[in-house]
Amino acid sequence: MTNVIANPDVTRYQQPLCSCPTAATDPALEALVREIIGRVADKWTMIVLEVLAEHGALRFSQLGERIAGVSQKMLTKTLRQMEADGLVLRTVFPVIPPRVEYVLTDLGQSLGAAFCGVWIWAEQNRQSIMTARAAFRAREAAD
Amino acid sequence: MTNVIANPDVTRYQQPLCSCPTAATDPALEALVREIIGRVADKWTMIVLEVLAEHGALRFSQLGERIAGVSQKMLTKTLRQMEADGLVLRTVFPVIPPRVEYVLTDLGQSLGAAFCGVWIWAEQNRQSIMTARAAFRAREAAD
DNA sequence: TCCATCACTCTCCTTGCGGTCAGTATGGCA
DNA sequence: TGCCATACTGACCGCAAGGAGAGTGATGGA
Repeated sequence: MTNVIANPDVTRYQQPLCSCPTAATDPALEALVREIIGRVADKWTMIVLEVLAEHGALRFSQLGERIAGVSQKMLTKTLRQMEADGLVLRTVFPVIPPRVEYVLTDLGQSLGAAFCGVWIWAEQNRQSIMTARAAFRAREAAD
Repeated sequence: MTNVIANPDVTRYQQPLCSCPTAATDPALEALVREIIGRVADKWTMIVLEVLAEHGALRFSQLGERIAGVSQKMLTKTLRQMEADGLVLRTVFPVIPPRVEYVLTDLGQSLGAAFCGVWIWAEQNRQSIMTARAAFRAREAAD
């Protein structure tokens, strides 16, 4: 790690990022939050969350139909991950051909609701971001 | 795309994910939200957001000191990205050796605040997730 | 007998992320 | 005459994410 800037003995986490008082005080929680955000933010988890919130219980293939572009591999992986985190409930009906249903748990629903704030932010600041991007492109084009 | 499940002519986005009324109605907005969440959720952006929210204006090397494990390359890249999106303001002082300062813009600050809800969710549901993970591991260990 | 169904699972294989390290420009200082 | 500091940039390289496509297993229906 020669190029990595050495991390001195800093006293961090003094002021929280936002108004949530305890969020930034505990490094372990911070790691969890980052992990969860990273997980939820991935390409498919959020879409699954959305589709399930919208439709209620869905089978594997129904989810696949409603999520454009997922490969079966990624859909399986995403759902397993969400199941492991307690975000979805997976119900296997022992019939042939197999039938598996997925529903959001309360935890999954509440996560969707929590991301609401970010949706609203994005919606409200959409124009600002577009403008900033255009300005940045203009600046770098002008070297 | 043989393995990808075909996306039929579904009428989607009828019910929003949460209480935000217009969030899920516009595919373009949805893409933007996903992009932004994905961007913020990446390994470094959120930490930069946090550190800058905490310390105010910081120089490149000061940021590097306060963010354990960043390579210069990734710090540069992250900051450029955030600058392009209008989240940070980059000020170059034409002195030698060079001096560059980074501050959060209002947009950057508000994004941090928006993610507050997710932090709170994570904090509140930390135990549920831990429990769910343990239960899942137990289930799959029992095959 | 053969095929379709469903929900995976497995094996490639490519792409891109991110880390390491080396280089660059410029002027003050020893 | 070197050397150092600062904020990068660029080449190289390894690894892991993720897509393509095929295989699987049990059974009901033609």
